[in-house]
Amino acid sequence: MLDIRLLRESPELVKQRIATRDAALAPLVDQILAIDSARRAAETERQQLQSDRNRLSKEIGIGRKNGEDTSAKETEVRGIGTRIDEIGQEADAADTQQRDLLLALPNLPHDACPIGSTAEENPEVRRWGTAPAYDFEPKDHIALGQTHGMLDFEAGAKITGSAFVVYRGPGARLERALINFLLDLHTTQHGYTEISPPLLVKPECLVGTTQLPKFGDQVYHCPEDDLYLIPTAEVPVTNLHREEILKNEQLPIHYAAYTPCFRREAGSAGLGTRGLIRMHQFDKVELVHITTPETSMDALETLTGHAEKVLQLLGLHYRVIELCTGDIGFGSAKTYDIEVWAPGQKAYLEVSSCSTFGDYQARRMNLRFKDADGKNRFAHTLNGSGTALARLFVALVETHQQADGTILIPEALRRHYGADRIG
RNA sequence: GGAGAGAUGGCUGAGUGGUCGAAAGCACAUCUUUGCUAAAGAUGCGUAGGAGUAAUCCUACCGAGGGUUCGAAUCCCUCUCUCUCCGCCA
Repeated sequence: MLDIRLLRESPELVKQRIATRDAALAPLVDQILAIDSARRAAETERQQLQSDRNRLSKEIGIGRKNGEDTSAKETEVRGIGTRIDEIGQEADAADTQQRDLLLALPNLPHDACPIGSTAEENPEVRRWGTAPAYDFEPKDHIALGQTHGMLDFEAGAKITGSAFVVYRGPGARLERALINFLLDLHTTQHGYTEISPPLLVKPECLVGTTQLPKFGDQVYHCPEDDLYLIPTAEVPVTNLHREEILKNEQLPIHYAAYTPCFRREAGSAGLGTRGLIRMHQFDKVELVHITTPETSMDALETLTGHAEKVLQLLGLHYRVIELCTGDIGFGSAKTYDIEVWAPGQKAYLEVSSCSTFGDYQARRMNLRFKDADGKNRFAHTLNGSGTALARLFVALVETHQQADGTILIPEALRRHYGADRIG
């Protein structure tokens, strides 16, 4: 969330910046400031009353020791106590209200984030490689999956529901090979520490990484235990250090985690899409950085590069786009999306979204570090997919399919897959 | 799931109703002195919030939330977590 002091000191700046996401958000700022001043007035009064009570109570204690009659003072303090309860309720209510509103206010886009209102205005930053040409009509991954017995959508629907898939045989093996390839790449070449977290988390973790309270309908919930299935490893991994004060020398932290991801995709337009493009459950290797404020923008470039390396090694054509202010995620200050070319789809598929959140998530989860001067400051958090698996699978089999129907396994992946082709 | 023990500041650990935000030790920071692979001494050293131009002052926090009381780290209730033992189990 945003720093209330920033709203107090520079309300116009905050309104301007937040309006680059959505003009309708600006009035929220004034609403929060009104509650903030009411809250502080009530808080000040409460503290004054508490101070009075403390003083009188001490006098009563001393008086009783000296055998004085303290009943008049006791009556007075009783009255103060009632007043404290009343004003305290006001103060607490305003505090809760203020917090709720702050949690509903998205992050300010970074100055470096291009201004725009829709995805059409996202500038393309760079391309790597070119879309491959074929002297035959390339099949899509659904057909390839059928040919090689790799993907069983009917079985997924049967045992769970639509938008769930069963990988089998070479498909399951390829998925596993990709997971190992990604983790090995990031841990041995890019210096990440591998994490294998729980897949169920407490609600406060989702508040920390901004899925709650606003986007609760997108995550699977187990009400009996009040636990949520993670929509991304970002949630458990970033929250590893919630409510902590890290030592300066611990930063930067680099974590890589493979997990399945569970998303309800409520109201999602693309859910009807055939194939692996949008599933309720998919695998992903996630990269998380925790940095100092001074280094987070550089870290975003590094992180994006690490995700790009995956596609380069697998020989997949891709482009990097930069999300504009109207299209970045709720907590993001700046985001790059990496889109891989899928010949069977004749489309670019988003396989990675790399964002810096500035201190926005850190404030929500109270994640701080002690700087060189011994001051506690909020850390900066970043994350990016490195990469999402289902769509990587799609791009891989569609790109490397051969005229004879076999699928060539890229050189870099052969060690993990254990063969040089499927079929 | 059952039984028991526990949860206090960065760590260890006192504190069973009043002047306790909390002794002491360790760690850490600065300074002083003696000197040399260190020692001794002095001072400082939690977090959050509020008032004030500021110096500074005030409030809250002893796992969390309620309650009793003029007053709670301390008494009562509920919950969470940790440890030990038993049961069950991949």
